[in-house]
Amino acid sequence: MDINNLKLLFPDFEESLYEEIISHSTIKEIKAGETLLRVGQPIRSTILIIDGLIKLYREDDEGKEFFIYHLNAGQACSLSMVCAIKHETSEVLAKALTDATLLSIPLEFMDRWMSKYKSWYQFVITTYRSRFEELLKTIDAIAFTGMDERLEHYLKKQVEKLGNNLKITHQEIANDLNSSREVISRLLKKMEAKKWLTIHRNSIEWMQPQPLRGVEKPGFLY
Amino acid sequence: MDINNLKLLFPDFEESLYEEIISHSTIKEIKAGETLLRVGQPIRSTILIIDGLIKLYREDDEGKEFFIYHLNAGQACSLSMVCAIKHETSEVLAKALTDATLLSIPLEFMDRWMSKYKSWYQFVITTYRSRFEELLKTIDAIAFTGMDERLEHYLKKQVEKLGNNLKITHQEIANDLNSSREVISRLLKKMEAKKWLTIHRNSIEWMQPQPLRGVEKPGFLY
DNA sequence: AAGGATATGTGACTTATATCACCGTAAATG
DNA sequence: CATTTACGGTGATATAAGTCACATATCCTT
Repeated sequence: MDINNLKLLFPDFEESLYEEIISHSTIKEIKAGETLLRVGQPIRSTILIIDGLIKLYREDDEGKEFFIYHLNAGQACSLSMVCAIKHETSEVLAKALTDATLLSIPLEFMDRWMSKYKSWYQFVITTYRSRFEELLKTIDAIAFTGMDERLEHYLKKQVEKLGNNLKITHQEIANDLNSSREVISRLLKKMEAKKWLTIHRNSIEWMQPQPLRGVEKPGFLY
Repeated sequence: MDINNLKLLFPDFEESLYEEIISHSTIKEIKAGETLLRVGQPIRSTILIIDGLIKLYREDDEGKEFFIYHLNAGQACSLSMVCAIKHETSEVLAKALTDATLLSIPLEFMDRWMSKYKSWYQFVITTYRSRFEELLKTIDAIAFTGMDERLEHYLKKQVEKLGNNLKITHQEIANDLNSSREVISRLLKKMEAKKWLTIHRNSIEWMQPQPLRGVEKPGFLY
């Protein structure tokens, strides 16, 4: 792991913290589609994302997956950063959407770095808060709005992270939103009629030129 | 504010932290029903709950309120504990369900105590994590289950905090769940038929003797 | 180019939830 | 005590979403 790359992704750390990260972390390469964390799996280390895009899901008893948010380069898994009781288990399911590079840091450094590096503690706090707010927005979407708005919200989040050309099937969207393919297909048709997007096989092209509102900008610290 | 009372409610702090809390905080008395924090209101201080029960809501554009969780004595508002950028505004609406006593601590102490007191930092982290998990459970309920299960989940949470005799109207429940009174009334009838509860005017008596599952025990640290 | 697999389109139907209209009853108020 | 107000019950209907069955379209493989 190159320290300059690290600095680009996490610009606000102290010099010595970069060095500690380099010397105590191990690099993990993950292939697109792989699962990197299962619900119930014990968390042994904190994960920083160096490259790629991770999708986080909540899972129900029957294994249905509900998309909650993305993690991209420069971000960290908030749940993995704070395990008060060691060997706590994961509440979420994490899958790599693209090939990804991760830094894995053993949990024992968390407590130490928290008190030693102000920048680390701020990073943890900011990460937590930022994820917390994403969860609140997700709750808004499902509590207050119908499938149409939820789909819109969902697509905007994908476009924000992946660009205007989404390589995704209707079935996958339906799974992420815990809906059914037919419903999604019909809603997409309506959006196509409104010229918001174009439907292709295996992909959707977002065309709405307006600035995207209500969706977090991809940031480094957050 | 009495230091022994504080120790009972927050048993894990360092001795000198109790003293700091006592000397830097102000006591607020809130009447049942009052709103103590509005969405968009700037957060100036961190709040510790000494007595009473607070309900937190998410609000939509039209002012509809969706219940997310309770805070009871010995807990703290996680969002108010971490405002990276000063003068951040509230994401939630908080109302006192009962008369309540709060400790209000100016935000500037947060950063200081975080590095100075290990117990404070652990408290903050644990609080955050605990609320985070409650949000995840809330998401489960609305994403994966129907109104019937959500109502059950809701009632169990209330019983957990308030005891078996809930002083609440069907309309209030409907508001909290973003549903409608008729729907709630009908579902309650069904639960009454199953002997889970008894419906009275202005109150519901929970009768299910089984241990409550899937609901957090009222804890001090959490 | 043919055949199979996968993705999408569409109508008919079911179900859960929301909404409307209206009523009876209990509690609160003057 | 009489009137008003809030709460809860109930049927009819509306609507959004999920389900089923099957058609069509596109891509991939050989």
